[in-house]
Amino acid sequence: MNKLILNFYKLSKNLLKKIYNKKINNNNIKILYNTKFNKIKGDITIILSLSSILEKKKIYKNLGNIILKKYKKNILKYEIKNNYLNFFLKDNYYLNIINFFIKKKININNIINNINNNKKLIIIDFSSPNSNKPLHIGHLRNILIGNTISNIYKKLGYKVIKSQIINDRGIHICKTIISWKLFFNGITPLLYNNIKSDHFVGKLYFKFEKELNKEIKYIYKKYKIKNKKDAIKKSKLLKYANNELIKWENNNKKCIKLWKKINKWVYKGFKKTYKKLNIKFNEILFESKTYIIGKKFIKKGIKKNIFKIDKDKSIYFLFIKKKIILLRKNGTSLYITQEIGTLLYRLKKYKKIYLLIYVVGNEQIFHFKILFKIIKKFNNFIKIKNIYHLSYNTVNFMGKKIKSRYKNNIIYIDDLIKKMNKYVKKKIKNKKKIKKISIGSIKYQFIKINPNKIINFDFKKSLNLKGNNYIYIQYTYARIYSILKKNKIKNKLLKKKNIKFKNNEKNILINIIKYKKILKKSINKYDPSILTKYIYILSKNVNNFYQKNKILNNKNIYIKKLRLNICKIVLKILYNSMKIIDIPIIKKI
RNA sequence: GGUCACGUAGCUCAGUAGGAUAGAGCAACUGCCUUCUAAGCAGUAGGUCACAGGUUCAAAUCCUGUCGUGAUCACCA
Repeated sequence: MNKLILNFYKLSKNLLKKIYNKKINNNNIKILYNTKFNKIKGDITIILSLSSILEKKKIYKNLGNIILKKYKKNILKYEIKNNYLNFFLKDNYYLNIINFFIKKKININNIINNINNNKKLIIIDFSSPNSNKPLHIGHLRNILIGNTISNIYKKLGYKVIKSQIINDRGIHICKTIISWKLFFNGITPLLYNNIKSDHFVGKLYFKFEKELNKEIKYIYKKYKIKNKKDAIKKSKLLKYANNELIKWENNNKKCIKLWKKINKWVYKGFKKTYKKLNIKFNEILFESKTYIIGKKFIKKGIKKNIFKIDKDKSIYFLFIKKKIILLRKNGTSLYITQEIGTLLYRLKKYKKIYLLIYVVGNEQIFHFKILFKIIKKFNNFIKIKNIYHLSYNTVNFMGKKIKSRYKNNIIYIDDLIKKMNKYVKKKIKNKKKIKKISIGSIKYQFIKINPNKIINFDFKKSLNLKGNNYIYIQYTYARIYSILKKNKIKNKLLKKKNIKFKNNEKNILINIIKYKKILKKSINKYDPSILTKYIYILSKNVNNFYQKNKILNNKNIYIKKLRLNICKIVLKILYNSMKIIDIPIIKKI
């Protein structure tokens, strides 16, 4: 359908070539659809970037004539206003848009039709939780961005692996183990008020942090130390945890057994939360397995003199004159060790990866810079061209940053869902749909914001369901669905008749042909909010159209058919988009 | 201090990969259900696009500088 626009480009290019006798970029030509149909702008505008205005007017006239001659069927006239060449389309053009969709059986997959991509493998690494506490709203943003981007790639025909790596090893887990031993020995989630098992583990972890803080305050007093780093060195609790880590890496049986027990509790909880969100992964990796690959690799790096051994026997990588520690002096590994290991594991498993995306918060930009730098150093060995860190900004709570690692002021996803359910229950009559509406609303609210922006999470505001929100999209869907249910139509081409399209119909049709472009833009910019903004605008167009026009009750059978077809196309696009964002689709609301 | 984001209406955010008179939602006010779902539609009011330069036919958008907010700068993951 964008053929017309493409041909406009070609014709403009050819003309400019003739005149200037040199190569012309697409940048010099801009072609726009106008969605506000005012009498000056027309339907399609061509803008040429040429310095001389006098010259431009001549060229516009020339180009206008050429295009008008060639597309008499579609174009009524052209006008030159200021710097713009405006074309006024015949209604026939809009009818063609509908017929184009009917020809493709109003099947969105036929319209997107991207066979070229089907051998390109995209791996999207998202969520990546630590196994020491439940998933919180920071994870939620991560998960929703990752999942939506994955689904768009899928829709565009790529092979997609949704991958999750669970950070199930490291000092944080050992802190949890110690906490259980010291403060909760013998207690299970069941014995602890039958609390959701991952929440129980979260309690263990934060108990450790609380006790550690107490101890450090005590150390300040006792040894008259002011520096936190020095105080930490004297902490007995941390010593315990560190010893536990060494035990763990040495495969100590007792330690591993307890570790497995606690992890099991966490995974059981994760599973339930993912189920509520309807998130499924194609692959789950565990840091406890991949870190060994990383460790081995680091030894290779020492041989190649890319990594170096420090005086205290820790191993580091020099990055902007800074020593980046890869292995501690006691030989235990770090986050980056695991990251390298996981990458190597994936390369071995999949062989040809077209693009690897890490969805990880923006606080880790530095970390990924290092990782990518290391990969570049090993370009003979690590063969991956496209690797990208999709970073997103923080989720603040009531104006404050959530420091999830240190303080117990996190909003867990489970609790958010509970609160939303309660709120929706008050507002909505149909009680069967509460869960769907509340999940849909939560998801939509997180996705609709550009990943680079901070989300200021506030229950009062977030629970508001008016405006650009899930319910609005859902309501639009249900409205059209009910019409089409009452009058089903076949995919039959519409005959040409002298019918004037209304602006609200034109608006929908112009937006409809942008759909593929929107999907592509969303992944090119790694921004799922582009898609939500699109379906919001489309929904607005549709509601306006619905309220101002008679569809089923129209006496003119031809117009009735035409409008029903518009409804059908919109319904399919909304359906597809909602599936991509993965918000529930309710036929009746 | 270095690096990276962000700064648009009272609030929350858009701004179509530089284009015409700056766009929505919330909150406020005014209309519209005898008519296909009013969880909707239409309208009023609200703006020095942080500030200052530069690039050009054209800048909220690109470049430079300043200010403000946040993140980060390693033996936490």
